[in-house]
Formats: sequence, C-alpha cells, structure tokens
Amino acid sequence: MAKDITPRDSDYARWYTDVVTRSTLADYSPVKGCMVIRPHGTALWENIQRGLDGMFKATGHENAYFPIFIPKSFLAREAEHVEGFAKECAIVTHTRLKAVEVDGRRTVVPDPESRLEEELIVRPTSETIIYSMFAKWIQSYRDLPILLNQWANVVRWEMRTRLFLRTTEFLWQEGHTAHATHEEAIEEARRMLEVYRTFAEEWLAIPVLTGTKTESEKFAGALTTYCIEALMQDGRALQAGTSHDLGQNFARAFDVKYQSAAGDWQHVWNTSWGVSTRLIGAVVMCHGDDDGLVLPPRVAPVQAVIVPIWRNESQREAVLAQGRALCERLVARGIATRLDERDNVNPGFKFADWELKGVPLRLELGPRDVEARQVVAASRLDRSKTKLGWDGLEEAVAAKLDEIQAGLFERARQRREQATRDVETWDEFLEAIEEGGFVRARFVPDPEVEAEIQQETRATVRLVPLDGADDPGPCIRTGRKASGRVVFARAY
RNA sequence: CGGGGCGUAGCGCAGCCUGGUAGCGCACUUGCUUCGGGAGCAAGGGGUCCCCGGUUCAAAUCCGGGCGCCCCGACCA
Repeated sequence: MAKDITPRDSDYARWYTDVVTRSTLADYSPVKGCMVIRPHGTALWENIQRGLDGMFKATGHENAYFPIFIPKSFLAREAEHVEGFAKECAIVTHTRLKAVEVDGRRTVVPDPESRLEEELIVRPTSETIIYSMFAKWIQSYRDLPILLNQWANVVRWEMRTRLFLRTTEFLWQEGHTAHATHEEAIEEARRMLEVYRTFAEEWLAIPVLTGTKTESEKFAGALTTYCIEALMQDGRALQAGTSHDLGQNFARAFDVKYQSAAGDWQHVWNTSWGVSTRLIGAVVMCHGDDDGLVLPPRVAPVQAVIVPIWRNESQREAVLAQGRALCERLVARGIATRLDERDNVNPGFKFADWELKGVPLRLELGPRDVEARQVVAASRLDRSKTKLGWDGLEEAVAAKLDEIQAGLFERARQRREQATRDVETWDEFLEAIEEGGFVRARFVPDPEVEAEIQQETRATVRLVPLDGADDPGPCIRTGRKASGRVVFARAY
C-alpha cells in the first residue's frame, strides 16, 4: 500500500528511516550526524514538551536556562563524569574566523589570534555548570530544596547516529535538584521516574518497565540511575528516560554546601533527570506501521483530519462549506482538526498522505455524508470505519480519540508481553536473546560478566526491576546466588 | 575506527563495463477531464553528471587523488 516505505519485516532500520523522513518529521542536515526537525516533528516535540512541562510544574519545579558553553576545567572536577563524557565532547577553541585564499579559493580559517585561553566545552549535559551555580545560591537549609528544569540542546559526539535515536545534537530537558538529605533526593529521583513512566504510558501510549541501571550502565557520576525502558517492534529495547540519584558527588566537586538548622555545614544531595527527542523515535518505532507513522492522539499535532470528497463544482462548494463548519466546531472543542482543501490531489492520495503522517482519525465527508448529515470516521489504529452523525460530533470524535489512545497502549502492551520471556539456563538465555524482546533472568550484576555477555550476545542488562528482588536462584551465567531477576535485551 | 554501499534534475534511479546529442519515473507548470483508497490525457520547464587533476580530437563514462553521505559492527540518551 504505502509507496516508498520499506516494509518493517524486510528491513526494520530502513523502515524507520523511511518513515521519519517521508512523514516529514525530520530530514538529514548538511552536518554529519545532525538532523533538521521539520515542522511536523517540531509540533510533536512541542506537544511532548507541553505535557511534560505541566507535570514538572505540578511537582514543584521551575524552568531556568543555563549556557551552552562550559569551562573545560568544570568537566574535569567529577572523576567518573569526565570518564563518561570526555570522549564525546565538542570543544570551542577560537572565537573568530579569518578569510583567506587557499589555492586561489576563498575560504575561512580560525583566526589564530582569537585562540581561547580556556577552551569551552559544548555541553553534553549540564551538571557541572548548574551545580557551580548552586554553590553560589545555596547557603542555608532554608534555600533547599532547589527544583529546576531546563529545556535545552546538548551535543554528544557519537560515532554512529540515527535520526532521533542518537544524533550529535539533540533536544531534551534536564532536571536538576538539590536537597538537604539523601532520603529526599532519592524520593525526588523516584518521583521523576514515575512522572516519566506516567508520561510514556498515558501520553505516548508506550508501556515501559522501570528499574535501576547496573553499575556499568549507569550515568557517569551517579550513585543510582533509575530508568524507563520500552520495547520496540523489532524486539530491541530503548532507554526512554533516566533519573539519577547523584548523591553528593557533584556537591563535593563543586563545593555545594548548606548550613543546617543545627549550624553545621553539609554537602547537598543532587538529582538529575532527562528525556530527549529520542522519545519521538520511540513513538515511531513503538506504534508505526508499514503505512507510516501512527501518533498517539494525546500528542498528535493533528488529531483529526477532514477529507472532503466531491464530484463536481456544486458538490465541492457544499462539501467544503460543511467541512469548514465541522472543523470549526471540533477546533472549538479543543480537538486539533484540519480540513484538507487541496484540489490538486484526489481523496485517495489524501488518505494515504495523512496516514503516513500518523493522524489518528480521518473524517471522510462526501456528498452522501452531507445528505445523511454524517462523516465516515476511519481509525489510524486499525483502519476501522464508523459513521458519526453531525449532532454531537465533538463528543463522538473525542471518544474515538480516547479509544485510539487506549487501543495503541493496549496493542503495545500485548506486543511487549508476548516478547517477554523468563529463562532459567544459559542456553535458554542465548535462544531467547536471539529471538529478541525482554529476557528476564536471574543474574548477579558484575561489570566484567556483563561485558562478557555483551561481547558474546550483544545483549545488556536493561534494568534491575525495582521490586524484583524476591526470586532467588542461581545466576544464569556464574551460578552465584542471585536475589532475583534482571531484564536483558539487545538495545538501541 | 573497521566492513559494505552510494554521489547524475527537487526526490528515486538508469546510463559508466565497450568514451561521441544526458535519460526514465515521481514531483513541478499550463489546460481539459477526474475525485468514496496514492487519477488520465496533452503540452511544457528544470542539469557545474560530488570536487580537483590526468589521458584523449572528445570524459558522467577511463586513470589518480580528495570530499561527502547512508547502512552494518565497537561507544552511547
């Protein structure tokens, strides 16, 4: 059916790229590893932002903005943090260009005279610069907690990139908080993990597992990294969000201290948490099909599209007049609705076009429907068609959208259930990993053993379930006594 | 950084082996007929054939060098 989209089962990676580019979410940029987020993709990101931002505000956070440039020396202060990010930083060394001629061609080179004394790092994440500011702002326990978030771009010079999933520059939000006690910080990190879980499931209709990362997978500089992990249709896992208990690591590195009620000085306890435009990749891979994008109604830039159908000029007038009236009513009700008035393409083309772009609900309006005072509603979830009368159309459409939202989540949840297996032995493990999906196995986390397993199977521990410790037995790899199961998968 | 592929019209490609008028489909423009699942006919417009150099009467095509991008692995949200 869909033209120019590679079917999922013939080449999933190619399908993904086809869908992202053809649906006009994003395009490749002239700079390797970077992408242009086109209006459709930006509108989707804005809806994601709006949803999350509301949830951050509701949990007491405020937005702020910190600079993109970080003094090089800052990054060196927290040992593990340097280790984790040093390999992927972009560095600003000069502040000017100079026009020169090379082989008779006009070009520009960095002006050697503008070399920076202290080079600047383009932020790969903002812990260092934010906590350096916290040190200035915090004196007393009365200044705590500080609960901040910023919406920003960051740069990580990755070797291999993929639209939305891993690009050199990406958009995200990063929350940064400071607390008086460790208990409070842990509570915060877990609260935000729960915000992410809720957002992923209720807004993006993506079921996620929650848990903690093992030592080898956790954020560089954190005590504990909590994460939400989703499963894509090809059986690979995708880390969709992380929340870190940073302990006092950064507080010590940047000397962030407060005076307690008792009068003594203590380092604060920090958390940080983030989700990125990768969520868009998750939506594409979780819900998309061979016809293109399938967007959850709650974040879809266009929730319903009215496709008018006519045979002649007088029908065209009548259908369009009704289409405009219905569109206005739906918009007034808060449903993002578009009327496709294009007259250079026929209805069949429009159907396919809006399906490609993932619009959850299509409302067909032709002469027969005008006659019967109805529209034919076609669901992007399963192509099912329903006739909806003009009276009370707003409620009927809203109900349909809710139904699609719920249906998407349920379908994704079932896919995940079917792709989740418990295994007891190493052989079963190998077989299950080869099949794809989440593999739950008893395991004693150990960086060396994990590296071995990854080497041999390309699978990693995706998470240690928060409540999964009560299932003792032998570790699948070493036979050591494991307290419970962890979740393995091959991941993006 | 290793392995593979590709740079020719806005997009997707053929032509290259065997050098000689730069082509096809889609898109675009105009007109008419169409329109309930990606319309038809007719007429048009559009090119530093990635870059630099070499061979040749003649290079998209042959030779040398460069650059870029995509895909697959190792690193990562």
